[in-house]
Amino acid sequence: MKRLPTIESLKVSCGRCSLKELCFPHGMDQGDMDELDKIIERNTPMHKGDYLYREGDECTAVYAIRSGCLKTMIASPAGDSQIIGFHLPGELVGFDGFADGKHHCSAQLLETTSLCELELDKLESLCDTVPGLQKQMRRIMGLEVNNDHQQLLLLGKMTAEQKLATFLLNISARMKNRHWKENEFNLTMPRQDIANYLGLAVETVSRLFAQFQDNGLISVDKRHIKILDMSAMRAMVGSCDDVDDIAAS
Amino acid sequence: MKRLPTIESLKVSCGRCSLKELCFPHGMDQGDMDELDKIIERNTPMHKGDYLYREGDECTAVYAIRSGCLKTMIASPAGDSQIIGFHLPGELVGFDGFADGKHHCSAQLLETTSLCELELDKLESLCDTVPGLQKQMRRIMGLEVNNDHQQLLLLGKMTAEQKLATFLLNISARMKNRHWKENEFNLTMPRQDIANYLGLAVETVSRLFAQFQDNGLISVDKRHIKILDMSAMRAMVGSCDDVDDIAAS
DNA sequence: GGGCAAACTTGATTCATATCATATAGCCCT
DNA sequence: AGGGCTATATGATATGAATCAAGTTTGCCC
Repeated sequence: MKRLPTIESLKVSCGRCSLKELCFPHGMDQGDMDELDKIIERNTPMHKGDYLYREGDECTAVYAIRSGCLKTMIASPAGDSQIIGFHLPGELVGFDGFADGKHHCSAQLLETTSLCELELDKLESLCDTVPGLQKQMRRIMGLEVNNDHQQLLLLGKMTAEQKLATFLLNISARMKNRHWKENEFNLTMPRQDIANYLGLAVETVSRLFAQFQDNGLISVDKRHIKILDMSAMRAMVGSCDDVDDIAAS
Repeated sequence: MKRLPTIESLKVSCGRCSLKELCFPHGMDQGDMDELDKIIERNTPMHKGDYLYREGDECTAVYAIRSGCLKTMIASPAGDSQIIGFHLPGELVGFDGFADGKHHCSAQLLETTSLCELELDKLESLCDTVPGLQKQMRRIMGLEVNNDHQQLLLLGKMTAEQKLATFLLNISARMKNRHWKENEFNLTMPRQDIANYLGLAVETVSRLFAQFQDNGLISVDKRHIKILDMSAMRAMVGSCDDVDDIAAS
């Protein structure tokens, strides 16, 4: 159901935003936040299926997610596409356009989503005047790089089981960061998207959900997931539990 | 034995370095280059097998490769590791430490390699004074992000054949950028590393090299590769631009 | 509220690639 | 030159996950 944003929600400043710790976690004081606040455009929500940008589009801004969820993906020469990531509130997207000013992936909304838009030219000049911001940007891009590396490991080395377990633990950790329940959440994406993201077939993902449930690891009701045995899940991925950061922490 | 660098090779400035177009391609004038030059430490070459840094090490610098080759990799909880990338002269490595000041992958040399070291604190203060540099950094990190995304596509969606073809075309393109022959080059890494990087078994890689040779796509002599049919190789990957099949050859 | 497409599940079968098992070729040491 | 590596190749077999093929459920639209 498409709820229109309240005037309240559009008015809230960065300094008051509950997501500020996620967007720009450290080293920004109130003054810095106020500066940042001035250049941010709070757009009205967009809808499920809409594209925030497409591969090849000129990159004019980066976007902070205030609510909702989106996926980023790239097209293969063969015609199909690979999902690169799912992005939750408090995360920034759009860095894929920094190399040459064109987006190299497409970003599509998985549900009604509201965004803060940071225009690149304004952001750049602000980086020149606010000392901490520049470092923040590097930090956030560094996080993205690290996340992508973890995903390379997943795709390159893990079994189907481990992939799904890792995926669920990852979502769980990000929920926890957002002060939501870490062992009960709704997946916003269809099975097909999960499969694509993990380099699996839909049928395999479907079977694995059933299997995990049979083994008492989770309970599944459509897209609503409860994690029942967190440590068994971690054990599945590998002994050392370094299911760390992942989210923009 | 350890060959000491010639005084000549250590003296060359960024402005004169043949790799400057690769390290910092656009938007840096001579003055900017001179500034950059001042903070760079040109280290004596390191040797095959040495680690430039390891996962968990404090990140104190980024490194530009002047000659040689290295690989970056991350360890999986299960104990094995995934190679993230191979890095050639003119490329910068070390961004994996930007998120939290610790390296999240290890960098190991594939052959004797010489490096320029850019200490982070110096680089950061230079970013504050040289306007173009900051944008350069974002550009280079954006490139890394895009490369990683391509690799996700490779691991997630491609067949073994397509993976190896993509790999060879990628190396070829990078050779071309460096003004080396694009259809004849030496691979610096063992088959095992190629396999790991592509998410395959060594035996599969070995078989594919044989197969590609049998089909007249390439000729292989140990690690020396000649690409004989570039367009057939491109067609294999599935590029829509195999229009030049007839023209080339 | 009824029709229909999309999302999801489940089972049977196939296939690409891993694994296992040798074999051969270089290459560094002494 | 000979021993003992490591890297590479190649054949035989096994298997995890894809594909193929129905079903079933869900939810949307008129």
